Amino acid sequence: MVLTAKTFTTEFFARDTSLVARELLGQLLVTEKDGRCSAVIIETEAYYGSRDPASHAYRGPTPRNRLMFGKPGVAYVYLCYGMYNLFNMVTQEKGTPGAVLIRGAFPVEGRKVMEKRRNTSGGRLLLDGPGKLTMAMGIGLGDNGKDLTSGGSDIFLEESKKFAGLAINRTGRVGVKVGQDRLLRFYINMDESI
DNA sequence: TGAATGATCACG
DNA sequence: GTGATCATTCAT
Repeated sequence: MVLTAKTFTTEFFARDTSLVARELLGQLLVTEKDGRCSAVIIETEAYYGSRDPASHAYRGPTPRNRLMFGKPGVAYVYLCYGMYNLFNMVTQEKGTPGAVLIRGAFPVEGRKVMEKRRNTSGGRLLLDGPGKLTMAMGIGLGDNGKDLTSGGSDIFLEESKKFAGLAINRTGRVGVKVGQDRLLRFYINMDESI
């Protein structure tokens, strides 16, 4: 039993989505499914609600997006393009929709398992996309709704200061046609830490 | 640049 | 019920 770092409480997620998206950069995402796999989060995107046309929550709650309106710190996983599972963490206070899409990470532990799941030996390209990341770490629709803060989940975060202090870059979000006026994609360049 | 691939949601 | 639309990835 691994304890979730006390940093990543419900209160951590119950804040502004962009702030959470930035603070997740450099932290360790862990899954314990077929052994322990972990990776440093290097790319995130923030999604809001009724003011954000690119968000699933833009038009109000639906069966799929209802978790975005619920308890912060919960996993929101959905099927994209009929093929790929995309992994989000719910943000903002309950009742206010928000989520952070985890778009990219750098592999740390469980590389062999992740390469097998992806059927590749991709090196640093193993987790460099939201669909690749879920595939490598074994995250699927069955994880939708899991509380990442409770400590009893097989998906959780661990605090890492290894890449603290890196500059946070921001751009428009990838793969969306609307809402490009807002720079809600955040990423760090780990090469700068060497 | 386009194919693969299937759930979702706005229609009415 | 129907059809356009995808928070993607990979091969051409």
